[in-house]
Amino acid sequence: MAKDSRQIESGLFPRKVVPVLLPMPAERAYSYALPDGADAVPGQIVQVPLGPRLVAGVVWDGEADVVNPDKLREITQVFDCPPLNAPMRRFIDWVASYTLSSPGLVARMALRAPAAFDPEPLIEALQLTDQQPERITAARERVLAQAADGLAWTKSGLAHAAGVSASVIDGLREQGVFAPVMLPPQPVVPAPDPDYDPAELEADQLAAAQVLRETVAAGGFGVTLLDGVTGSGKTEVYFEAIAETIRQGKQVLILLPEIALTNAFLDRFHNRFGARPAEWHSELAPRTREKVWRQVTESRVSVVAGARSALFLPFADLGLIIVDEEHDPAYKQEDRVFYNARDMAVVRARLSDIPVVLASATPSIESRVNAAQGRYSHLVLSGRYADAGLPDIELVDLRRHAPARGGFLSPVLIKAMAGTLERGEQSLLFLNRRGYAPLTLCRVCGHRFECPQCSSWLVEHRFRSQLQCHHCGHNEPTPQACPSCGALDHLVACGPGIERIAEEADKHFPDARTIVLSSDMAGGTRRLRIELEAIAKGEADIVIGTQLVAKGHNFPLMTLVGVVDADLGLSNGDPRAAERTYQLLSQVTGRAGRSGRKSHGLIQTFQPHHPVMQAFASGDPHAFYERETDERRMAVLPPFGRLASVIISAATRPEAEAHARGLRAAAPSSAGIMVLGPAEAPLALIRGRHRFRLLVHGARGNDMQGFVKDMLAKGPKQRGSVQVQVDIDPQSFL
DNA sequence: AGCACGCCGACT
DNA sequence: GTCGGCGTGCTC
Repeated sequence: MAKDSRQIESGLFPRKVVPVLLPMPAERAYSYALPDGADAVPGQIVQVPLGPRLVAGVVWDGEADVVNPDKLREITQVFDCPPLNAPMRRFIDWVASYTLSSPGLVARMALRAPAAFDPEPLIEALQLTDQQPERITAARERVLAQAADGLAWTKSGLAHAAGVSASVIDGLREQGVFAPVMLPPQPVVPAPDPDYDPAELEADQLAAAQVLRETVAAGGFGVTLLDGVTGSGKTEVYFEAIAETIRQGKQVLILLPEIALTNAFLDRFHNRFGARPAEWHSELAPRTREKVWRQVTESRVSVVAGARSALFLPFADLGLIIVDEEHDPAYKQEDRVFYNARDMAVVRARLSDIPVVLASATPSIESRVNAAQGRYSHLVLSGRYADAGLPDIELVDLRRHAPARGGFLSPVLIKAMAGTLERGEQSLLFLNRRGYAPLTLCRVCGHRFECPQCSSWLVEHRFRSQLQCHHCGHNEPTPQACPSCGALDHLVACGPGIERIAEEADKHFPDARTIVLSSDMAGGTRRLRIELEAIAKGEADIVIGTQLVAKGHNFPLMTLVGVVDADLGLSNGDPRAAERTYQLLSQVTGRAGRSGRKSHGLIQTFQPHHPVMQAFASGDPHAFYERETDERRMAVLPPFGRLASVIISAATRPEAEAHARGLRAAAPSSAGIMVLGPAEAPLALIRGRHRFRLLVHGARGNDMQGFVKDMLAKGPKQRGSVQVQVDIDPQSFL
């Protein structure tokens, strides 16, 4: 290898210098010297001094920057750990450039297991020798019988199995009856068996599974959208793709929205493969986390089920990625590195040249567009599994079937609940709003309770006697008197929350057993799990819940779902409002009908002619999605000559919204102004190659700062925000 | 990201 | 008089 002439000229001992990516937001890798005799290939994980501390970094590709030799410091340790492979390194660079963050911060997500870079210590075990014990006792007899198989046992394992104390084993070991042997550490999970217990698939499942098996067998990159209504058996279908990948000896990553990563899913996997997948999510105990990370890099774990962060695990030999519930907003990360794990999963699959499956009962607009345009293959499962039928959907026009004064449940819904109760079946009332009432005002002076910190309404929580801000978490006790005019007992609650719906249901059905479920429920997730089990066993007649009940949980006895206010969320300015509403209605009504009994969904709405309501009631979302897609294109990409403005907000949403309002006022013709979070960038770019104006807003104090600095040099500056022309082509990797 | 340095408000 | 807030800058 050629010696660095500058270093020779400067009289320094010539050392090999390598670029090292550090877990911080620097634009480039730093240069470090390799100690004599050490070597490190790209991807190698090393320990280096950085300022006053030691950090772990990754040796990166390319030439190291030439730096002042006085500054150059030496790598302190080359970890005995498999290097990140080339596809992983390209993935890190790609994600950094696409998300406008730095490769170091992205690499940091891949290195989130501090103590995993050293090999797992071997475990000391004991094996029987030819040596006989000096004296035989009953306890020793049992130990010898237990260990007679000749296998190595851990001390505690053997003591436990033989029913003796550890000191018995120690004694035998002293006499040389046992010899210590070092064993590799236990795998975090046993190996899954692809042929353990294959499900019996129905015709269209079978066909879809066959296509997926062939896709896996053929290998190479490809995206498949697996699209099937709730209960159509998507999981069983993609399990077959997983089985095929395991047979090939490759690893599988299953991405799930955090909420779906439940024991129910893990058990289902266990039933099919005879072992659980390794889990990866934020709640993992540090020790387990390190074991999983390490064993993933060593290919000792073959299937990982995880939340979005699992996408950055350094798999040694990844063969398939599944993204379940691909439409779920939980895939978006909106701090530090902004990304949508669903999109980045497609990129990772592309760079690793492997298949990826996106599964959902209600696919996102952009995935539908990609499927319709032939970039993704499309597998549709149309029927519900076994004898489970989808509920009959009926729209309840609230203008014609008005609830009683002060109430929110229409007579139609109340009647349906009464019938359900009589048949001994369960009802679910869904309202996506916590607390008792979203707004409280004084009837005397009109004072409205606002949050002192963020000026949104304070939500009354009557059960806790509190007024809470659902944006910033501020809370205060509910006062007796109006703080503005001092009038006593004239505060009035406006609008419904689930607590108020529970009150109303109690009034109508005082003898029914009612359970209220929301994310802020006292008792936390443990209590929640207990309540969910109780519901499944039929220990409740009426369940009243927020978004939380829409996902994942199965209520086998549920035959009626009432959506209290289906319009909620349709008018909040979110470009995904209609799409989200459709998905939510679909998920929540899908809770009913699992038992095979006839079931119903009653959707209360003031806008029965809204396209979402029509599409949902007709059971044919196709036209609706077509229209949504077109509207979205129009909004984001107006005809040539009218430049679209997309504000990719790196600051708070209200700030970005305010800025957008200002822009609209200044230029009414630019109808295309909309505010999207950075993780939504692909949505803005559905059509592929487009040049548009990107307003990076409020970039102060966050990761876009460097980006903005760069762009400032090139683009014009405009009133407090930075306006730049950029090309982002999300399809260029496909 | 962490950590140091540095300059202005309320308190042991 | 100090302790401590977070703004700014630096790390091969």
